[in-house]
Amino acid sequence: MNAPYHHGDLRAAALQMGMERLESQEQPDLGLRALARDLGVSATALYRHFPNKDALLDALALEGLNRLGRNQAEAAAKAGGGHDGFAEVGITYVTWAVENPALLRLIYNRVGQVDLAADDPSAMGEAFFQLRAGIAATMPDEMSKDQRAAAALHAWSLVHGLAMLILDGQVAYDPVMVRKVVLMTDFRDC
Amino acid sequence: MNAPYHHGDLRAAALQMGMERLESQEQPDLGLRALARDLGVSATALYRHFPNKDALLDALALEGLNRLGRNQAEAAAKAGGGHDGFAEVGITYVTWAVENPALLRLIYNRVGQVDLAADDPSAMGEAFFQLRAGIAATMPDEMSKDQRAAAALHAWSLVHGLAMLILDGQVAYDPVMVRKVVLMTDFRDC
DNA sequence: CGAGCAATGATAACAGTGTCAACATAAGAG
DNA sequence: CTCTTATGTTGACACTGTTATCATTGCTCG
Repeated sequence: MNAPYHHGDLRAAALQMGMERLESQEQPDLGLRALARDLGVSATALYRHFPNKDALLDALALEGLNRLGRNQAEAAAKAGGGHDGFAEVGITYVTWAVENPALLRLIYNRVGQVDLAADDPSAMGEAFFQLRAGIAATMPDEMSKDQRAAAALHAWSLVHGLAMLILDGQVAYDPVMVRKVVLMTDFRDC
Repeated sequence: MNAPYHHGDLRAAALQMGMERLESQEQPDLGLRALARDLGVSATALYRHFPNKDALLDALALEGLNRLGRNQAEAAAKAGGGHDGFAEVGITYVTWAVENPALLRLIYNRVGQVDLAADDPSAMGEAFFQLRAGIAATMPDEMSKDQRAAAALHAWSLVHGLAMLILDGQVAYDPVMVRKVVLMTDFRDC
């Protein structure tokens, strides 16, 4: 009884276990066999729920992207628009990245491999669209559409780059420094 | 005679071949065995020149970092300081990243793994220091030391983040857009 | 010049991986 | 109750990085 032939819901268990792994790791190195071992299941059993390893990673990346998106949307709602609003949202992004390094890496690694046109755009594409929207929401209203797009890209690049530099060990994580760096962007005169 | 037992200079050949691979690839996936095969040499021969695969990758990353550093120093010298100077240096960074995606990824992947204190700081540490200096050189002179550091980090984050977003397929590479985004940073009022 | 040693190479093997084919078992539908 | 389908296992294949052992070359020194 302690090891029934059928697991019940292996797919969900695999995703959860994989998520726990990613949360307690620095690098997004997930081994299919190792994961199966931890689940007390044979390696090939996972192939009944995912066509291959990449699909499993994609599913995890999607879940991570949803979490990140919710985190950003929440921060954007709490902090209003404007200069300070953007700072809060940006700091939230960096903080989340520091707290979920493997997951953030996995997200960007995976989404680059996916052919967004071929794959269903409602998956990663939509989630990323929401992330972008969350960032764009803090942009000044008086901007033109093009300016808003450029400003949003600027903002995204800034916080993403800072996060990556921290994750890659290039700069030590220091909340005060993060705030200072993020606040240096002023969109008023663009 | 066409395959002497001793290669002559395998270490250099391996690095050159690896470099060519990285230049014609998108992802920095280098296989030790595959590389040896292309060199017409047995896999374990490489272990006479590198203690392990990571050391080989570190050597390649170091070479890439030197190239990037030279590229940045050159751009910094050509373009003077100030606002426009920074824009040129930043655009150079992004352009180089787009032209050497695997190499840039390798650089940041590897440098994060290295214990900078234990390893000789004259290797990667120094090269990265020069890169940072190249960026900092375009910062306004009238800033305080702390402000300059923050501004340099801001600049580095911005261009690195933009480069990564492009490499990860999140935003299409468009030189005009890059210039616009980079120019949005104005350090005058900090 | 020749002997010996160090540098550099090759082979065989081990543990690990992702993946496939074939087989086994459980669950659910008729 | 039977039969189909979903799910899990075993065994195998082709990879990978790495090590231990053996082979060959080149250099140094007597």
